[in-house]
This record gives sequence, structure tokens and C-alpha cells, in this order.
Amino acid sequence: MSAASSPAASAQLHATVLAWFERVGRDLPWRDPGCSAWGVYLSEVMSQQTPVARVQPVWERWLERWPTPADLAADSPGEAVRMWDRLGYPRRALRLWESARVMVEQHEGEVPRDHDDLLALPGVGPYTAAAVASFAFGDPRTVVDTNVRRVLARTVSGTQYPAPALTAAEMRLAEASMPADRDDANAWNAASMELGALVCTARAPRCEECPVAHLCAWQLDGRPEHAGPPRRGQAWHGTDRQVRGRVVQLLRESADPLRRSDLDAAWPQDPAKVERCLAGLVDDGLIEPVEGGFALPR
DNA sequence: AATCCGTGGTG
DNA sequence: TCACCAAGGAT
Repeated sequence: MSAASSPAASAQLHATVLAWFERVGRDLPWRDPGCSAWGVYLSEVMSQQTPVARVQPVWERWLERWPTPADLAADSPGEAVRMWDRLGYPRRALRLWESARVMVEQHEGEVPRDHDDLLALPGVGPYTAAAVASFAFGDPRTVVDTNVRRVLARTVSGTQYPAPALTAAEMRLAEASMPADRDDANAWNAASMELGALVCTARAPRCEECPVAHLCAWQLDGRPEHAGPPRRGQAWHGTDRQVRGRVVQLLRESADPLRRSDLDAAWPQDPAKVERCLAGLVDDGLIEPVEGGFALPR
């Protein structure tokens, strides 16, 4: 009997994963019941496409420096980019700063509790809105991240990997997979993500340690290999992304603005590429032109 | 719908 | 070694 086959199997999946989570779930600081909604919010944005282990030290520094949305909103966006350190995708830092201003101007300086208000914040999409609603406010929205997608693909659908992009059918499956009880539903959101992060991993799943291997459809079917086209990795070497990253890193590490000639160090073999990336970064608000060079935004 | 946007660990 | 991948979002 697999996890998809009956309500009873679904209940067993919930109970087993929740018990496993109680036992071995990581003791992350933003899971502390005393953590503020702002702390939870920061952790969710920082964790978008970035492993938790790298997020934690930066999260601590941010909360110490900016304990509330108003504290961040009162500082400069450039400081947010600087404090972002090397988490990657630094526009998230900019969006965080922008969203702090929205919280001050429209939500009395608080992280909004309403799901639609969360979704309207810059840098907040379906995943983050649901996660903050559930983890910060106990509103049992269906949280669907890459971990949940993979766990459901395997345990319920019996496939090694989910589709390249989230489908409507997957969303329906995730909603149908939620426990009815409110507290269980919120715990399930965290627990199913954790199972995907620690055990039901993409490349080398630890099925021998998995608490639900005995009812996993993929396992019961003999762990069939992914059929279909190979999944496309992202190009990196020599891309604008790499060069932009180097430019922002140079500015992050400099207390003062840098001259245009200093920034050629980001990609010495092609100054025209640097030029194009600088223009893009200015457009994005990640840097700004100043007298004689460029700086992080003030 | 497909592409762009960083960074670093890992199998 | 190097392609893959990570608590996605915006356009």
C-alpha cells in the first residue's frame, strides 16, 4: 500500500513524517517559537535558492543589526546589499529593503499576517507567502517548495523527479496532501520540507534512513530512473551572472566607491562585457553611478 | 513559457 | 573534475 492509495495511507504518511520531524528535525533559530515574524520572514527570503547552512550566520547578523522592519527601512539599500554577503542573488537584499519600507508605510511596521498582503510584497511569491503565513502566523497555507515537490513526486506519484516547473496538478496534489488539523498542517509544511532536505534529496536519496520508505510509491516500484529529457543545468562561466557577481563583490568589499577602471578587474578580458553588466546593475538598482565611478546605492 | 538572476558544496 | 543543485521570484 503506497502513500497515494487511501486516506488511511495518507494519515500514516503524515503521522510518520511528523514523528520523524520531532525526532531529527534541525534546531534552526527561526523555528524557535519565540522567533519574531520578521525573523521568520528574513529566513524565508534568504533561503530562496540558498542552502540553510549558509543562511544562518547572515540571518543572525541581519537580525542583530535590524531587529525590526523599521530598522532596515531606515538604513540604506546599499547596506542591505553589503550585509547580504555572499548569499547570492543580491536583488533579494534589495527586495527585502523595499518590503521593509512597505511594512512601515502600509502595515504599521509589522510583517503583514494576511496572505494576499504577503504576496504583494516585493520579492515574495507563492512559496514565501505561504511559508510565512504558516510558520510565522500559524495560517495553514499549502507550502510547496522544491523539497515538498520531490517528496510528493516520490512518495505519492512514484517518480524520481517532479516536472521541471510546478504544474497545476502538482499544486492540487500538494493541497490534497495536507493534514486536516491546523497544527498538523503547519507542522507538515515544515516536516515535508525537512524530509526533502535531509533524506529525500535530489541526487543521492538516503532511502535506507527514510521513515516512509515502506510506503513510498517510488521505492515500492523499485526506484525507476527518471524518464524523459535530461534536465538542463544553468550556464555559468563567462555569463553576465558571473561578471555581475564579481562587480557587486568588489563593491561590497570596498568601503568607498570604485572607479570604472577598478571594476575592469571583474572581467579583465572583456571591458565591454563589464560595461554592459554595470548598466544592468544600475538598472536593477544594485549599484549606482557616482562622481568618478560606482557605489552601492545610498 | 522560458530565461535570467549568484554562490558554493558535492557526488 | 565538473555538472548538478539549493526553503524562488520577476519578467
